[in-house]
Amino acid sequence: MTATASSISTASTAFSQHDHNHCIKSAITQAQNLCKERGVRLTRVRQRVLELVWQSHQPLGAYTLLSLLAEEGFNSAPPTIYRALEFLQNEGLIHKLASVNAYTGCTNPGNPHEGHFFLCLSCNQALELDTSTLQNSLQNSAENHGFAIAQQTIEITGYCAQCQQSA
Amino acid sequence: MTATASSISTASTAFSQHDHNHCIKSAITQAQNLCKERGVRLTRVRQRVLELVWQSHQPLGAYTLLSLLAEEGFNSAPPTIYRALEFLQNEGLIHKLASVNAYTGCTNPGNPHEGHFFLCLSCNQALELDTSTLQNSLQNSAENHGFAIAQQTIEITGYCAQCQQSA
DNA sequence: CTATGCTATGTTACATTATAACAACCGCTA
DNA sequence: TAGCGGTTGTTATAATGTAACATAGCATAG
Repeated sequence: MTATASSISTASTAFSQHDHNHCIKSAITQAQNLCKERGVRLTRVRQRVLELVWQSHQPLGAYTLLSLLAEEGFNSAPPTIYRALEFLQNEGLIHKLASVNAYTGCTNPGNPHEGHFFLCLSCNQALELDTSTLQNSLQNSAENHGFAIAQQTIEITGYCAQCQQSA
Repeated sequence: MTATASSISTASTAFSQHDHNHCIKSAITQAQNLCKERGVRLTRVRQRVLELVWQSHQPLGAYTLLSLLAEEGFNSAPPTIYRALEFLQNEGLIHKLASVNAYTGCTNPGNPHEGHFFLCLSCNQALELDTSTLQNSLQNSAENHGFAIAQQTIEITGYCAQCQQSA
């Protein structure tokens, strides 16, 4: 639960010590509420995939998730996982990290937004940012070009503070 | 050759009318010079792939490039294209667009940098930006988190000015 | 000029990631 | 309880990317 005083709000956690069970529970509860509000069904597979994605802040690939599902007796053909992932993405509950072909839980699903991430090459954790500054300068740049933004893929790889110390 | 007065320098062209032959020639000449300076070999396949990538500002997939090569009598097994692409990426001559699994020519290869792109969902063209503002706010954000940036994937999809008018 | 070693390419096989297409099921409600 | 829409099962295949080893080309020291 440690919260930095930084202006960057939602996701100060991934790289620091925190009660991760809280992350999971909160994510599931939010998902259940959002789905109820929207009249869409958070079925057993879908919820389980969401939980699995949230097992850590390390993004997981589709086939990793699929084999985890399989271990639990779920159907293990690819469409199973891709359908669940598609649903969760559509509902804004997870983000896909295109640069690593992996999926991670969205830290602020109630508030539709694009994911901006720091990905640590050492511990493989993903930190979702919510940097309005970045957003603004992107928006400015887009306006200069008359470009209408639809979707953003911002994935910054590097090394988190912890891993830099360890090394 | 139309150049806007925008502060965003290198790539005002992709979405506007321009002499694209100039783009290609200039890209190849720069590539040849850089490779010579660095003592690396811009072989026939490699140069041809670079030319193909530069045929337009529309990023091309590996297998598309491969089949273009094949038409010209080059070897057509996957490693051929992936090796060429890897070489060109290492030399900073092209960028990979992870969100669409495609490759596009780098507009400023002499000056090592990360690619920041606007991708039009309608005409599929890619505009490479050089926005130092964006860079700064990313850098700030990284410093706040003690994060050491290694590589950046910034791909903004949406609609370019031209396509918005057409629609 | 030729032996040697490094880089590049050829070739086969395979791994990983993702989707198409159609059938079966399930839960709701008219 | 029939029918409908959404979800899941199932099979097959597409699209993207690598491993591993053999061969060829090029540069240069002897």
